[in-house]
Amino acid sequence: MSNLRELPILETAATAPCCAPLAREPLTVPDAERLAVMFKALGDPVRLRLFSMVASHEGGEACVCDIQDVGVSQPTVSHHLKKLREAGLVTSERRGTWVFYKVVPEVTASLAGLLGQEG
Amino acid sequence: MSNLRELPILETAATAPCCAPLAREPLTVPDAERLAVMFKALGDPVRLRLFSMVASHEGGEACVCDIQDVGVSQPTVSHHLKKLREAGLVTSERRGTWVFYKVVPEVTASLAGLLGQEG
DNA sequence: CATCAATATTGACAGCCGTCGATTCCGGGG
DNA sequence: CCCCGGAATCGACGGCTGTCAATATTGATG
Repeated sequence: MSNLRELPILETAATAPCCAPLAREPLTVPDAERLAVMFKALGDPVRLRLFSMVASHEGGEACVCDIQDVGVSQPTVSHHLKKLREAGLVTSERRGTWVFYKVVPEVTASLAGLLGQEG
Repeated sequence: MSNLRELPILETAATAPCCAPLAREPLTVPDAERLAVMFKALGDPVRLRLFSMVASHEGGEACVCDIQDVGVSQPTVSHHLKKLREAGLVTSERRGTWVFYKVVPEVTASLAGLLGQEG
């Protein structure tokens, strides 16, 4: 029932930042598949806004009720947050009536390093 | 006919790196829409591999013939490269029979800064 | 000009995806 | 125990998207 925990992507990607910068060597097929899931998760305007709202919120964490006003219905917001969670970009935690989402800094930093200014 | 030049996204995003780091403040709707196009472009495994192959190629530039072997048909490769171009992530240039793609470093660096290690 | 090699475009099609309304699940109070 | 509010799930639907085969375009070369 309560599958608040998700996929192995997080374990793999978070623990091992995954890959060398894109400018250094081509991605392997498996790496490309795992990373594409994350980029795809950020590839929707609403989801990107939700992610930025969580990331910029006090302590890098926000209650759903704080970020719900993005112009789509409540089920859609929930759907998008689930996608972000499945991609390993955020985690969720229930506290009483509310559910709080927070960013996974290692993963986003890893993505940044992938694109980042090379040497 | 020859619309090798594309959308204003590049002009806007490349010239002005766009936004503060995601962890600092929420994206505006227009910013989110423009950025989502780029993330979406990287959100396909084949496209991500193509991008990494271009980025890691000698001089950050590659002939289509050099990166064509990604397991999909030639038209599909062409289609994906067009998407990357439309997203402002790469530019293309014809030299004789061949077409060369190169990354737009300012844009990718801008994306990296967006996700980057915050203060 | 005819032909060939390298890319791009077109048209078609199946599957995915964002969206919603309705419903369900989960905790907290009366 | 019942009800209420916050959030997730379900089912449906239209539009987008990745893919291919076929064809067109473009430039080099004989």
